[in-house]
Amino acid sequence: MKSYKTITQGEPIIWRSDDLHHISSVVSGIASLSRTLEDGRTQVVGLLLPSDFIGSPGRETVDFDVTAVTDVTLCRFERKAFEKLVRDVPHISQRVMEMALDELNAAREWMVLLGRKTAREKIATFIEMVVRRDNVPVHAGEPHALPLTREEIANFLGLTLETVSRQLTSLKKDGVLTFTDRRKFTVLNLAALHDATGDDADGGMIV
Amino acid sequence: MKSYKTITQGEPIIWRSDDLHHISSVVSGIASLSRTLEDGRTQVVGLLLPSDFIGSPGRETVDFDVTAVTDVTLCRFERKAFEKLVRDVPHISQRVMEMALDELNAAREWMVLLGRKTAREKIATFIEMVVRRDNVPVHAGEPHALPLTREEIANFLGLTLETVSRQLTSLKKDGVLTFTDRRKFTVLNLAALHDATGDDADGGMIV
DNA sequence: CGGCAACTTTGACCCAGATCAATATCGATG
DNA sequence: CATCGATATTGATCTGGGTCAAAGTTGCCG
Repeated sequence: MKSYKTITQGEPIIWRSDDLHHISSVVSGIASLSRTLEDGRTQVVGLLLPSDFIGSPGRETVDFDVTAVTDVTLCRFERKAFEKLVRDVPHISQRVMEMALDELNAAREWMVLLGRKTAREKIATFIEMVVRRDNVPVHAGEPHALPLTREEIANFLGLTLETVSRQLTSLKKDGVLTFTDRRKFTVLNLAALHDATGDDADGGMIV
Repeated sequence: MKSYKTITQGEPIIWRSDDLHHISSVVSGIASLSRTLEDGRTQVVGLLLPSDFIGSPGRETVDFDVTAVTDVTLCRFERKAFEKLVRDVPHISQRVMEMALDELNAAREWMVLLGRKTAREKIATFIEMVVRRDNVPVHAGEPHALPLTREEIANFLGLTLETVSRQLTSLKKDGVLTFTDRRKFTVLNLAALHDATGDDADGGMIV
């Protein structure tokens, strides 16, 4: 009932509305959930990290495109079997419920970002999220990996890649962070980063 | 264990981070879930219609402000009791799971709107959603109620109230809809409305 | 190690939608 | 039914971020 599959970077995992014979969970790597309008405008609506699921019990399709951002390894379950498990083991639906509620909260936080934040606030919020998720023991100075291209970041933040590039340069110029490499950065001033997010002191944490 | 409460239009129901002693469901009226940044920018992240819940099992707070858009009647349950119900009756957590997954999908659709759609597309998508939800039997000509002010619509769509007003006037000028009253409209050309949403033919439905 | 393709940065210009500012309409109230 | 405050419309102007264009980087592969 369980099998593994690896998808290489940049390849589609599932297209919107594809029939789902399997429910998968991400074992390693990062995948994105996105929607593209007819004329090519794309919005990333979520990132799938290890332990996140693709597909949900009771749904025959995914309503978004799923793409491998890095190489991704999936652990796949047959959907029918998974659904039976959900029906039979009460603990499982409670767990899925918890996860869905967490993701719902995160999606709503992101709606605030997309609808009301400026480009600089968007970038700062994104960087803060990357830093928080990448919970390296507070070995300050340890650089963080930025697994997305500028274009992918833009599609996640509702910006263009040029604006992403300019805002990152601006944060660099303001001494908030440095890049070791185009995909590796260190935050130099965490307080300034947080100030730039537009969120208030403690609330507004996006898990 | 069950009690009722009515909140009048415009009044707050719960502030973000308030302790939740109750979980409520909307019996009648419409409430909004929103977040306001320090400088007053507000984003509505969801509307609560009859049968929707305020608060979730396993959470002691709501992460958004809940406000009565119209007069709202709530049916309140004690949270502890509700949580016990979720633990004991497996069917319940499955139901909550389903609802959370539906709302998650709707939230993600809205992220596409907020991040990538133009003002006209946003308005058209919003109107289409109001029409679809308000499933009056296809008595064409029956006007639909628009329960939100221009400002509330703006805060839902990530626009300003002036832009909302201008785009509605523009749709009116293009013969897509008419207003009987500032809060009542009729769609004259459903196909044109859909074309204006930017969504493709069938997919992209927001429930 | 040279050449190409993918990605990124930077610059110049433009425009959709924000902002600022009147004016108009509506509904409630004495 | 005149007044007033809340809500809407409309106009004029401004600007953040988009668009278009041209170099820089980087890394891969023959």
